[in-house]
Amino acid sequence: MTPDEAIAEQERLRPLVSTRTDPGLVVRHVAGLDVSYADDDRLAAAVVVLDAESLETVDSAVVSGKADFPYVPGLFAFRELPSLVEAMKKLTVAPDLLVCDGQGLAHPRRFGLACHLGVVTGVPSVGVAKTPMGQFTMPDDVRGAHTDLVDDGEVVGRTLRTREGVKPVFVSVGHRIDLDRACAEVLRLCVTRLPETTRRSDSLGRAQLR
DNA sequence: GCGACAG
DNA sequence: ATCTTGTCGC
Repeated sequence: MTPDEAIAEQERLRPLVSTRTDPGLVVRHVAGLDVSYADDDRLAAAVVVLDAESLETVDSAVVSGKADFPYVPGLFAFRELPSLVEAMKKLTVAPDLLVCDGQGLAHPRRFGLACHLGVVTGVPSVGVAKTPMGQFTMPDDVRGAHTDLVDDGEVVGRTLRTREGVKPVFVSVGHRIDLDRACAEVLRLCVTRLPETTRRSDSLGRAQLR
């Protein structure tokens, strides 16, 4: 897979993204996905499913793999998606929403990791990134405060203060969910700056690396 | 040509 | 992503 082929793949799948939330969507089980890297090209893809209400872990899976695609901004999904999909296949509990570590529509071609994973699995998804991909004004320092994330003149996501006194996170729609709902779901997963889904999948992944 | 550029 | 304990501040 060359970078050009990867870009063509994104443009081919992009039209399949939906920004609509199914009227009857009930998010009971939320999955967090993340990939950790070793010094060489070894990696560990982890997915943890939480009960959205109690935030208790109800299922998890992790797979070891090799990074066969370099990290290229804009093509991030081609590095992590294969292993993440493998990890998801090992789950026993089917998640109602995927919380990805990275961007969704806040991407140069409007098809970040969250969109890609959502389209490939068909499961609603949202991207939560730690660094922005676009312009924004800082939201108030109050949990829940938010501002638009703009790129090339269009709103591609939202900054979200998940906790007072910390930098905001950057939320963007992945697939089959609207921005308001995406932010609401992310906020209820946050006890500290990052969603519990992200924190737990992150620790599971790096533990697997040892 | 130069700077930016998720993890 | 990764290198990493204690420490400053609310």
